[in-house]
Amino acid sequence: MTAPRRAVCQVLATSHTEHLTAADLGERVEKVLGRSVDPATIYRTIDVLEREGHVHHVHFGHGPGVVHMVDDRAHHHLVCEQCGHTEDIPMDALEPFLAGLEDRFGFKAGSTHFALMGKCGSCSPPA
Amino acid sequence: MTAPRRAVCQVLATSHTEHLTAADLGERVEKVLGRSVDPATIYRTIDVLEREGHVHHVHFGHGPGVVHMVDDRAHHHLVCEQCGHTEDIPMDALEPFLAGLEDRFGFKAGSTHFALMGKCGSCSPPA
DNA sequence: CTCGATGCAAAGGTTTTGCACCAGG
DNA sequence: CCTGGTGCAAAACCTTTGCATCGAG
Repeated sequence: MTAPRRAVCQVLATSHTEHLTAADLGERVEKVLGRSVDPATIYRTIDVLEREGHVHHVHFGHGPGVVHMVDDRAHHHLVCEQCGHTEDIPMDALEPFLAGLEDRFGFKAGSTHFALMGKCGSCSPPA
Repeated sequence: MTAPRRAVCQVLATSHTEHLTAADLGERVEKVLGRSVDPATIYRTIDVLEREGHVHHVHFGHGPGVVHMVDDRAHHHLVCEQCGHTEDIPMDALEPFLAGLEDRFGFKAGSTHFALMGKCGSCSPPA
């Protein structure tokens, strides 16, 4: 309802598929708002949005956490260890696999995105 | 070659399937060695072992990183968000899935373990 | 006016780094 | 002896929290 929050929401809304760190968010919010916003405010806003189910907050690899909007289509991620490119896996590529896991292990995958590290097509050796 | 390193290796060797944080490692090393070892040494040792491909160092969720030995049999992980239980997925449950990813996206999964967050059988609602 | 969001600052936890010292080979 | 591992301490990094203030409704 206040300006900083609106700015955070706006930034998130205009970056559907991107995965932003808190720092990225701060940077963009500053651009949108014309003034800097305290990290604490960023984190608090993320926290609220996450609690209300509007964004996801995950950790890829060792770096800082990343955030992005929850859209209608659930998806997970392929993260290239080499170039850093993140590709979305559409849910239909996952469903048979996840169904198998539930069958065999009784394990229900959460809505939380997961990241599979590896090498993307452009980086994996052609051999 | 020095005592602290040997101790770290020994602890790791006797905890095949476990996933230890650096703090856990430190604790166990202290037990084995009879004296405390500086965290810096733990991290430096992990770093060396990781670089040489003997251990994996991953982050599950938001907490501290965990470490474990690389054994012959690659496997990935199902982490229960509720009880914290970590279950290994044998590779054969993954292969068809990973092969599909490579087919469709040219993506080669790395040896790095991945963790799928969700609910294990005991925690997921029976409904 | 009242409640909650903000900024600032400080703390928390994990991991890294600098540096002098010590020990292994 | 000489290289490199070690401990200690401090810093870096991301994130959280306390507190007083400011702004929205």
